[in-house]
Amino acid sequence: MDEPKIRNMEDFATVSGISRPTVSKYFNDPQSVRESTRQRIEAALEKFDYRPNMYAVNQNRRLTKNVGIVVPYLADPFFAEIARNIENLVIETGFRPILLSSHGDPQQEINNIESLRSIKPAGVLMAPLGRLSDREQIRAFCDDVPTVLFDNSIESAGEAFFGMDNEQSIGLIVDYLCRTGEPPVFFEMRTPPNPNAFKRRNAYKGKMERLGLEPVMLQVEGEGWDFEQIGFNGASRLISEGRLPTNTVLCSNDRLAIGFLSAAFELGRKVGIEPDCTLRVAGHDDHPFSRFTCPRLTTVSQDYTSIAQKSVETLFSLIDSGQRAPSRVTTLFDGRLVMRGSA
Amino acid sequence: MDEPKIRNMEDFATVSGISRPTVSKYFNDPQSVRESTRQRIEAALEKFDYRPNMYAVNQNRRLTKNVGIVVPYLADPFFAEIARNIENLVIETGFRPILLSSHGDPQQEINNIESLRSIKPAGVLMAPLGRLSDREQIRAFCDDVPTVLFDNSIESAGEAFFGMDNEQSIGLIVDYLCRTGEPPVFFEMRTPPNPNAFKRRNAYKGKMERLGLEPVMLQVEGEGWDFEQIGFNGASRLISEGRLPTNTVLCSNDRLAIGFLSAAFELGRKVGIEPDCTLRVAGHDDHPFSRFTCPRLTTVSQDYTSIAQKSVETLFSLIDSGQRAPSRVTTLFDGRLVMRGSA
DNA sequence: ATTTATTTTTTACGCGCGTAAATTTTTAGC
DNA sequence: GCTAAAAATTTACGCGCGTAAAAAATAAAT
Repeated sequence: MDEPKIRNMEDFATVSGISRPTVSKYFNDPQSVRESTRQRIEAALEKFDYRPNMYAVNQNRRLTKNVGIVVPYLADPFFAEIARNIENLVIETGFRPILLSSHGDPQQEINNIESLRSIKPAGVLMAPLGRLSDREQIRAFCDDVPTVLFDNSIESAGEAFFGMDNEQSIGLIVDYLCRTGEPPVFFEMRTPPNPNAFKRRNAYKGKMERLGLEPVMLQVEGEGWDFEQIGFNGASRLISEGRLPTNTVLCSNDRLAIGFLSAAFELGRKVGIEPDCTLRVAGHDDHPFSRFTCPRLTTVSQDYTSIAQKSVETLFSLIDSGQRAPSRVTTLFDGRLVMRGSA
Repeated sequence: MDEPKIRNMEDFATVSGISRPTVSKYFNDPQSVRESTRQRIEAALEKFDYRPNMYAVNQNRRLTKNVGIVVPYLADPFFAEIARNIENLVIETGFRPILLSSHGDPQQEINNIESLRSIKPAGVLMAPLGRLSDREQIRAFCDDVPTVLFDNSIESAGEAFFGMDNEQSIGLIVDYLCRTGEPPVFFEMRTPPNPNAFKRRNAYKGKMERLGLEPVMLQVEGEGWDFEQIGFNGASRLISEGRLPTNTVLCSNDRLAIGFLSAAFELGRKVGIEPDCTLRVAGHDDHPFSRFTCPRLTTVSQDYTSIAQKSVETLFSLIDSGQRAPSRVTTLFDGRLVMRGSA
């Protein structure tokens, strides 16, 4: 097509008729050059399709235009959704998102932050694994790179934390369940990987006590992130052995509830609020699939749009200011009751 | 801790007592230096925690140690799972995976491959969006970068393609359904985003005709990747309007089936193979959630472990050889019947 | 101990770009 | 048309590393 092969910015500057420093200026901020100059560059850009070598560009920059996003488990649609939201917001701002999943593995999480270090990101948005996280390593990382945590917090790590208010949300659904039927028992993993689970456990306990009711925990065995299976196994045993003390079950999260509902169905227990039902099941999170369970799952929705939005906003205000946050702010969003058929 | 601040390889070479070129050699391949030298470097590495500036390293390399992974929709647990598999395999090989999702958007897909270009990856593993993909752009990209396609193919693009044999898998489940009850109707989107859907449609049609049966398509409206919702809406209408011509439904994929089952449950239609059931529903893919539907979904499993493995193997044999594939090979894996309660 | 093969060191250059300083050109204001 | 301000150009240096070539040091083998 076009005669000269463009190998670098020098070549491109020549064919566009502009000096290299000005072209460099253009690529760093197109608005920083005169209108007429911009047009000439962009005209050349159409003809020759040159793009700066990103490695050379970033070599001398203390910070790049990269933003890291770390989630604990990407195969969980909840995190996939929130990652998608965050990714788009980061792109809108003109930065390049680098999405990393820890796959539920603490070692992977360390690898991910190591990997991010070498990328020299302008900032990082991170949802830590939680219980299994190497807190010290994460704190050290947060000291070096402006980091906003979300979903679950690590004490005194990161510039800010955005999550949901488990006290509020659990209170909300416990209230609802008590108001409309028997008080709920709490169905959860005995050793959950996610610290939010502990907060919810305590929130349930506190709320029940405040209501003058006795909290009952049903703690099932299981490790890892295969929550549906763990919920299914646990519920199968509880139901078939008749060890359910009430007809109302509040699950620590929707994925456990999905397993629970599946087990209940298998065992012929009719779940729901219809007169012929013998069991009520509620979840927590408003997981993308919770509207397609049988029956459809009553739950508390996490406001992940707000979590994503606020996390990104906060990170970029830090990046723009070039400073660190004067103090670590924790922001908790309220859950919203989502009434469907299961409770 | 340690006095001298290590700013670059020069500094590190000094403190480790080795010359910079040798240190450079070590980082490119630790096995390429003498045992005693390696130990001295690694001893220094423990003390001083230096890592090469990846931007400087890659600046002059024609190819980096990066491998791109592009999936059409990461919020779909099926792709999340296959991405997870591929990521791990890539890491094992000592390369750095760069995971990108097109979020169901053709423009994003283009952005992703543009983004990959500037990273100069050694190779790319890509599952194209399919119907909406800009085939020309993808072909152009595949010409420049060694690329292996998976999940769905784009004619004459990429060095190889790995996917599943829809003819075989649909044949398998149609056979099963016909053998055990009424022949199935085919439930699908009228305009699916994924070309595999067309292959399955044709496979169903062909198989039914070969069995001397009349194929019946139930095509529901809907755009995008919100398959469960689309399946739910479509099934709700079909069931409530009594437009289901048989009692057996084969869904084009599991996510549609999940929506279908949810709708059937809502409308009080009992699904399964028990005597009191009035509907059988089967899916396709063995989606991670299909074992927790109510009833549990009978389906055909995609062998995504093999797809991931073979795709990665093929890409790395290309990368290692430094050559392009002599001819484009298409490999299709058989599906396996997964009998559960729904059909 | 000598020869030979292997590895390391020394020296030096280049990659593609950011960026600073001084100079020249263009634009805007009157 | 003149002046001041804004923008572009010229020139030059540095970043952190890869890598080539020649010299020196080390290891292995006789």
